[in-house]
Amino acid sequence: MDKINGKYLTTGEFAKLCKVNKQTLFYYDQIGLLSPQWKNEKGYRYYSIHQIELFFVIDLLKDLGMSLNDIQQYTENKSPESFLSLMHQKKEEIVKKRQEIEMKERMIDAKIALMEEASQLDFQQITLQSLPEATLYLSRNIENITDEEFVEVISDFINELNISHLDSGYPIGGITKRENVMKGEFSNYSFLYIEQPHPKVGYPYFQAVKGDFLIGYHIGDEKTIHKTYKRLLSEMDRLHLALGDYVFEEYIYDTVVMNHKEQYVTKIMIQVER
Amino acid sequence: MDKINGKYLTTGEFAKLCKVNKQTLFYYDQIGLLSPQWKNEKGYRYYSIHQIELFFVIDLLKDLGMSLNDIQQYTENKSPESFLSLMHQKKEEIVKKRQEIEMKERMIDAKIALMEEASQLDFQQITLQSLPEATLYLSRNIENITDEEFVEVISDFINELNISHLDSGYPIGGITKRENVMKGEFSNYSFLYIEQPHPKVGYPYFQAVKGDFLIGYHIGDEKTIHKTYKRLLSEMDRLHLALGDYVFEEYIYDTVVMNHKEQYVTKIMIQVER
DNA sequence: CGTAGTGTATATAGTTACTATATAGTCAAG
DNA sequence: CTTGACTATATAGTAACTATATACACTACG
Repeated sequence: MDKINGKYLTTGEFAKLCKVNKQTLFYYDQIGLLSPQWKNEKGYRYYSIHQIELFFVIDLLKDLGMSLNDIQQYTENKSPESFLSLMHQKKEEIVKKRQEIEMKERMIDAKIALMEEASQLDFQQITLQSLPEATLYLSRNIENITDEEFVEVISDFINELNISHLDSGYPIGGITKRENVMKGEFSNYSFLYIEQPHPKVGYPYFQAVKGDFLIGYHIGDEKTIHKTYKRLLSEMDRLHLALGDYVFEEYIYDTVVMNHKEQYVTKIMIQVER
Repeated sequence: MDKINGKYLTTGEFAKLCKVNKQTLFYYDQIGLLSPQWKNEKGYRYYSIHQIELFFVIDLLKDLGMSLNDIQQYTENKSPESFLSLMHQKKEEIVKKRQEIEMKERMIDAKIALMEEASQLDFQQITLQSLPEATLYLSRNIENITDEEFVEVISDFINELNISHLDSGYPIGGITKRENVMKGEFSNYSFLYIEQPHPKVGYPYFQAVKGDFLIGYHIGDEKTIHKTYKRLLSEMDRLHLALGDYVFEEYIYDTVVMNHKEQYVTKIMIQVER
């Protein structure tokens, strides 16, 4: 007790204990958030060792995104009841925060997986592959819509992904129907999609991408993608394959990793039947 | 394709899609972090819909605590390789961050449990209770040390808790040995301790607090705690109980929830033998 | 065709929570 | 009695916005 109450800490000592800059404590004193137990006649600050507990709580609340002003509102009028209700509120917030961080972690995992996969690829090669089933989350139908409507759809889609926490970090792709591909309308997508490697229950998904696919890569601006489609379709003919129901198109390298459009890479997956 | 590349977004539209203030995009353009695909002769900004992906990555990196300046370093010289190594680095960081948040969540849980428990207590009552085993993390021995040494010990102890992530949110208490209690040196603690409700393996713990305890509460400044000890010891006599090996002392209400020292509450747990 | 209303732009100042710097007073040790 | 390490205040600077003021542009309606 003597020990606990007998010794007061100077600003420097207390700052070291709190692991903050001395100036920060001056500042907290100035705004009245955390003032030393007493000041001597020369203005020297002396903190009680117990005040570390209050500092820790302030630091916790700050970490949880509370402004110093709001924290002060609390400290000015503290009580066990108000502290409890504050903690209850912060518990809710931290659960949300944890979930957000978990999602971001999964996003990073996805980006890593995608980039490592991409680094193994030969973009010149056209290959015939059998793809396993995948769960896709789809936008509403976007066939034959105007530019303005398209922007609205993609906005809505992105909003949905945000609200429902469905942004898996995988690229947003486009699905084109057989009939539109036949007509040469390669980019008249019917749906936007995003793959869900860990599908959350309770949302309508599209179970897809199972079967044989002719896979090729378009390098450069999307404006010239028809050339790559031509190349793929003639390869399809050469292999005596018939066009399946859907074509899936997604960016491999885009504005995130490349500086120029000529370097962008789009993956084209044409569903085929032998 | 026509749809994707045909329509450009104004600053307002793009800001809405990104869920940020328009000014933020001006600012990003100004610092060269994210500039629109093109500007017209009047200076109007036009963003491509693809740029949202880059914005999302910027936002992710920002969320992970990267400064705009550092993010710019990356965007100025991007490549699939540098993006991959950036993601690897951020993965490590986010794991740490998640663990920190999980710890803070447990701290909040502890504070809630403590406060709810405290609200049920009658601080006037002295009770005899049988306490279950608990795991405590101890400081080094602090018997008969000076004020200066005490400050050093508590600093070291707090540092240890920080480094080893052992701050459970439970209060730091003091253990007094029987012999010192007998001498009336009620606050000549032998150890500081903090309870570990979910003990992490690999640290030396003290398995304690099992058996019968006479529990009472001291209201007010610690300077007058001897009065409460006297009261407890005489109650011990009245019940024909013998003093056990240790006394545990911890704050229930302190500077975190109370404004004045007179309102502080200390819990005193005297180990007894029938 | 004019004007109201909404949009765009730039420039500048303000915000939060520090952090750095300059200047001066205090204290304890040799 | 001076040196070095501390304390204090005051002021300016920082990052990443945010708000405000002012001016120009575009579109839609009467």
